[in-house]
Amino acid sequence: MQKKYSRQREAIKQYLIGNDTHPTADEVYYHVRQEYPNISLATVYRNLHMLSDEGEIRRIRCGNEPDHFDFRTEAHGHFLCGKCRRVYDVKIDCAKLAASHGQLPGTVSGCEILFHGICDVCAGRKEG
Amino acid sequence: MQKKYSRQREAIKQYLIGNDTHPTADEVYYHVRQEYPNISLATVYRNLHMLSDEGEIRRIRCGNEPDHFDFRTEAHGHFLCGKCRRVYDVKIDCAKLAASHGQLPGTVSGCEILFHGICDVCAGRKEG
DNA sequence: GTCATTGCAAAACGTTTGCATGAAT
DNA sequence: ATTCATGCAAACGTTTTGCAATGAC
Repeated sequence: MQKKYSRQREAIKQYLIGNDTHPTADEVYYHVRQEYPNISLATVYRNLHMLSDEGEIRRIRCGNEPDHFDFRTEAHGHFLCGKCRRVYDVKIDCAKLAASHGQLPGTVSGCEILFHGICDVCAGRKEG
Repeated sequence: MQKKYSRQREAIKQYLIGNDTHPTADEVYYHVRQEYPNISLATVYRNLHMLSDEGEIRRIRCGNEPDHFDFRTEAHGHFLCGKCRRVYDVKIDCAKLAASHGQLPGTVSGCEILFHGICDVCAGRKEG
């Protein structure tokens, strides 16, 4: 299955690259809609899926709430604020973490680290 | 809202304690059904929710696939096999991990670590 | 002209909820 | 008698899919 250019996919990618807010598919949808009013949510999902399969972006799974997407593909973890639901990057090398734990039940290919808590902005310790 | 005894909840709890397979709600449902054929999936969900809110069990969120449940409540991470979908325990102290990372975007209240990979059983390195 | 990609609507999926019935205290 | 828990069915929110139409090559 050969890949073809699509302006919708390009817009989705550019929107992600221009934002380090880790948007959900819905947020991507509403933003890209400003440029392509007819774009459908299915197209957004299909392209986000495609891009993350290719390794161009990362999908952040946050439990049962909607997935978030991240244009940073290098290994790192995330912090999900329980109040504002914002997602922050946390610099942790997952491969190193796995390596430091000798006894694992198999071969590790990836690792997701999700911290939960209240972010400094919501706690009033920092400007939003 | 005062809590009352329920034989269904007790059966669910006992099933979990007797199994370290980290079953999904569906698996709990099918097993408890052998004893209580009329139990409904909603009751299973309600009780799993209730038990994990009380801290008697732990809910393991595995991305967009069904949640798994763990009777071990102490802090630890998990390994999800991409082939058999089994979940294994991984001894990692999340609080310590958080503490070792000075610069976090907020106050951490919890942490989920999910390794992905292929387990030794599926890779033929160990008996199932 | 071929075949990937789109938009739409409908389905799928895991999970939650409303409500009348039943069980525990 | 009170009120929490249950079973059922229907709803929910997110994500995926089927399909005819459109667009890239």
